[in-house]
Amino acid sequence: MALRGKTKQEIVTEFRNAEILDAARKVFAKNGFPGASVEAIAQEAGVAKGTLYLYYSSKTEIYWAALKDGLVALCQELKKQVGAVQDVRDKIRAYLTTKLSFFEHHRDFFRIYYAEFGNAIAHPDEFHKGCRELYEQQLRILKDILAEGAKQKRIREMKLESAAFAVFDVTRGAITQRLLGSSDTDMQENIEFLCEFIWKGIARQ
Amino acid sequence: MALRGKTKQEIVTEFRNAEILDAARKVFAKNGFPGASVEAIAQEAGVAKGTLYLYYSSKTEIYWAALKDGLVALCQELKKQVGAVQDVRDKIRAYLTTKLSFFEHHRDFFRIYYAEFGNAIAHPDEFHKGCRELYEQQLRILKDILAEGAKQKRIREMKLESAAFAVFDVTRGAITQRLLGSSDTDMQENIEFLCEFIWKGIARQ
Amino acid sequence: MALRGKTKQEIVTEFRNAEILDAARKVFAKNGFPGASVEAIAQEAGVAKGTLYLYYSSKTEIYWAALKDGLVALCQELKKQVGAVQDVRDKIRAYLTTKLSFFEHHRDFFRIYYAEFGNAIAHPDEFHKGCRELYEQQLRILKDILAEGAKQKRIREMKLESAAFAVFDVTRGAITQRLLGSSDTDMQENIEFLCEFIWKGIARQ
Amino acid sequence: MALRGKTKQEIVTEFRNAEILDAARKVFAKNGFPGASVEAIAQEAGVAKGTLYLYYSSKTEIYWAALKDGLVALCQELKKQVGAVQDVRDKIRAYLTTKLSFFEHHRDFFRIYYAEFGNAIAHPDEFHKGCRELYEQQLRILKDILAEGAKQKRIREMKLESAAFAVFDVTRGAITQRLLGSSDTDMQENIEFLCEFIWKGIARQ
DNA sequence: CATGAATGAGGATTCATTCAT
DNA sequence: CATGAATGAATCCTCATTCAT
Repeated sequence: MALRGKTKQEIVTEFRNAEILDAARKVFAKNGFPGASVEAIAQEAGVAKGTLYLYYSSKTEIYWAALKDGLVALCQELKKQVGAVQDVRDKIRAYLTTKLSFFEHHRDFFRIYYAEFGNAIAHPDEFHKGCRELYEQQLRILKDILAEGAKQKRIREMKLESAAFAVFDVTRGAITQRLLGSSDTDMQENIEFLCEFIWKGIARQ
Repeated sequence: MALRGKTKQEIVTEFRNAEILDAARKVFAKNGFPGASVEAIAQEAGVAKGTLYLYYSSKTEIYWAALKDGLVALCQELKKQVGAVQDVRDKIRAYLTTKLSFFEHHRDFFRIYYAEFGNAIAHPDEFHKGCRELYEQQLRILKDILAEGAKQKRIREMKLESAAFAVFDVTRGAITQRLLGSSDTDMQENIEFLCEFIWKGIARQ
Repeated sequence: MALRGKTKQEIVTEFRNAEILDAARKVFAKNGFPGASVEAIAQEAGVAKGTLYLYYSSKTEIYWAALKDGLVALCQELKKQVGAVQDVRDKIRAYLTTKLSFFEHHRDFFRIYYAEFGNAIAHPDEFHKGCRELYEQQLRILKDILAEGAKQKRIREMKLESAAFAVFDVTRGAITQRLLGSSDTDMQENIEFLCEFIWKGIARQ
Repeated sequence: MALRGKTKQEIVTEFRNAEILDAARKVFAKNGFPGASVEAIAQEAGVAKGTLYLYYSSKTEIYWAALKDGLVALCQELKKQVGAVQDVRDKIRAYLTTKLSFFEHHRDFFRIYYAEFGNAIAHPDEFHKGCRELYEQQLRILKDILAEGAKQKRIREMKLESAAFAVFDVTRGAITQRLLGSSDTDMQENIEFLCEFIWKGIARQ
């Protein structure tokens, strides 16, 4: 029933699209944007090279689509999980848990997600519109949490923006270390430490 | 006098070498590794393409040399500045100040430094020996500071490693934001916030 | 009544066929054979790409069909107009007038017609059978006119074939210049000059 | 002595350049612009593909250079031969002789020379500057001859431009037929007929 | 040591053609 | 009959690397 309105064609198309983006993330993650050959993506996706160009008009476009697609999923999950709890500190924990576990399951995606920030430094303008917006959505989620904490007088006076950045950063760093294998710590323990660290860093008193 | 023992040849060679690495950093930073052409590096360095191959055997080798060279300078500066003060909290501040200001003056280098961590996730093995070591040196500096703080009972019980990572991360994140222009905050203010955040995060009580 | 014997199917087919050839001429004329995409022809003809292959088995075949179709129309018109007058000189004028005005109205066709002669030089063998024949029909029309003139002793002794070529050539050249815009002369005037030039060139005394 | 001022390098370069243009003409002639692969040109020229790009920045540029190079040679030869005789009629004969024999020896070049006029009809704007100018130089040579004839009262009143075009056209047509093998006439005889045809067509009385 | 002309492998993209629907 | 999604061969161009001068 749910598919009412979608032709068989559309379903196939949508499915193939997802396959392509998955393949793209895998290949881009392994070799970086320039090292990734369209041929490799096609093979990974199980379609012919030409087919990719029916869905996206260039390698670059595939890249952004793969990135954006992942970011959208991440943001949705973040909003959902953070919204599911009430307490400010719990929200922070939810944020951490969601991100660490999301990337634990989407390592490929993390690679390109991360690399893109590197590129963003060199070419801020190319930092694709949709991406910048999704990046800022993540910061907004954090700022909203912090603003609530400030309203409740549970966190001290500070530049909320700087604090949001700091939380964002330790989270990203923690994921990096996990994926790099530098940290073999159990994830729960890892999250607890980060929560404590962050909370002490921002709490009133 | 300092040159005693170096032939004129060696001096020229050394000088040219530095020029090449500078040029390499500039070009790699602007275009990334694959976007950087050997031709462009040669031009920037003011030598012919073939000449580069007298100093380095491949583009890749130039890249690692440029990266390592910068990392060495950073580590030296970090050790010097952190070693120049006694108090643990001052050491943390020195660490932050040194890094933020080092990269403020070597933006090109930051670009490749940062990007390399992105790649490191995908290819931990390629993470060049010398580089991994220098990366760990930075962490060691932090761990030593924290260990001293723990010994003085000024910071609470915690996994020092995780804490070191966290400090490392907020620092890197702060630099990123500064270079991305997201943070137009005055550097002093920025540093003070980070110090406070970190210290509260780790301090006893 | 004229349609007696043709099924509705056949009529539709024929009509579609004409549409395809028209579209083909337009597209081939604009971009040349290789620059013309089958997709573009299909779009111009208002059918799907696959449909073209129900009518013709390849892009090349469409090309020859479009060319031959135009040539047939030209030859018919030439025969009709040249046959409509009696005097040799009038026949030459009719030939000129018909050709100049035919291509004035079928510029697209002239482009491929012209280009084909260029290719014919390189690949005389490919110069498609039907096309060579139609090309020779045009020369035959001229030779017949000249033979008649010779019989009437109105034109001097000469190799009729060479003369026919010469008339053919100045005609083609004149059309080219008109379409290139090099000659903004009024067509009547243009025709009169050519008639005079040709006639003097071949007339007895 | 004539080479004084040219380094060995320059000589090699010049020679290679000529080889490339020769190869280009051969390949473009055989397959047309789009059918000609850069690979084929390189092979014909006996150099690597990449080398072509050291001399010309694109396939298109090679094409124009090959065309222009040939046109320059033709124009030079025309000026020389036409200038070598005094009588107006002799000049016309010299024009014909030079062109027919030039293209008899440079069939490859004729192919692309001819084809280009075909394209010029469709894309007058692309008709490369240098080419249009050289094309007009040829017409100018003819117009100058005719103007002189008019001054001497040896040719009748007429639009010199139209006459020049006509001469240009019959010449081109004659070459085409020769190369197509349609005319197996001896060249001298061919030239004599054309001379006669043209002269009668334009002469006074 | 220094040069830069030459090389040729490699990759993104296009498009004629097929075929399942 | 008609469609248009899928295919993959074909092609232009780039650029790391070599080597004769």
